[in-house]
Amino acid sequence: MQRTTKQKEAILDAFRSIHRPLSIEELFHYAAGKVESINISTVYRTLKILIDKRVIRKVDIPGENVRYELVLSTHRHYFICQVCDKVYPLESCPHGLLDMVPPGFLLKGHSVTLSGSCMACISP
Amino acid sequence: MQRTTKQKEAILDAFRSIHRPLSIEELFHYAAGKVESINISTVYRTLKILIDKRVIRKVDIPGENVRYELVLSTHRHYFICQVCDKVYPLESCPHGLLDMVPPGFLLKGHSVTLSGSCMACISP
DNA sequence: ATAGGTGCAAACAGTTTGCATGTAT
DNA sequence: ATACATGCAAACTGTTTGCACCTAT
Repeated sequence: MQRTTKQKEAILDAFRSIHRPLSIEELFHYAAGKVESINISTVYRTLKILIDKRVIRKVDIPGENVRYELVLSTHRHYFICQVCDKVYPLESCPHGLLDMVPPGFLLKGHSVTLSGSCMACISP
Repeated sequence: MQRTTKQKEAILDAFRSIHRPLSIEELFHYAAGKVESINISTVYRTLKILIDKRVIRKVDIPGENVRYELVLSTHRHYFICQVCDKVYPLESCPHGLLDMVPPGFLLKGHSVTLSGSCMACISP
């Protein structure tokens, strides 16, 4: 990622203007509306470079396609709307997870995903 | 699933003898050791039928291939070993998840995955 | 005998890669 | 001018499906 191109700018622009984890499809769709031409492999390649540079990171939601988000905070959890499929970051972490770990196991990380309906899908 | 076949028996046998969520690969490998011939598409087809019959269910672990487990309990969370990639069911649920939900959102479900090292990988 | 199950290969979806062309520096 | 980036098509992984053959009932 040494050169500024319209395609890369469009992808970064998506992250800067939409403040939630974005799927490949969302990124591709957003970028396609900004530049004349963009190929899906360019999206994948750009994301890979941005991950290497620690600008963005993967967001794994169980049973869902990967999302990507800007690395702003350290550690996060997410809420996925079962209606519109949008993923929203949450502010807090659950507590008492250590109580869940069986004896003899060593806890190093955790991933929490809440699901339900987002505000927009409850009151449209 | 109206007929008993060696292939189906082998797959059910895997669930009956290994008491943790199993990946397609684990199931295929186990079954291949039990019957002369088994094809990966048979594994997929059998799992689909078993899911429809509510005998097994999918276990989605973020960033991992799907696992499958017998439907024994109602709702579960899991621990994945970062060393051997085995998934273990946990007994308890975290508390205070409702505190994490932003105002205006409706919480309907949650998924918690702990990660770290399992007993076998800590003291081999 | 016959409906259901299996294996095989082909078709998928999502992602990655090789290569020729295009373009920011 | 030239090294990096893009588009396109082909490859690749995980999963699904159509079809002829096989087998439990």
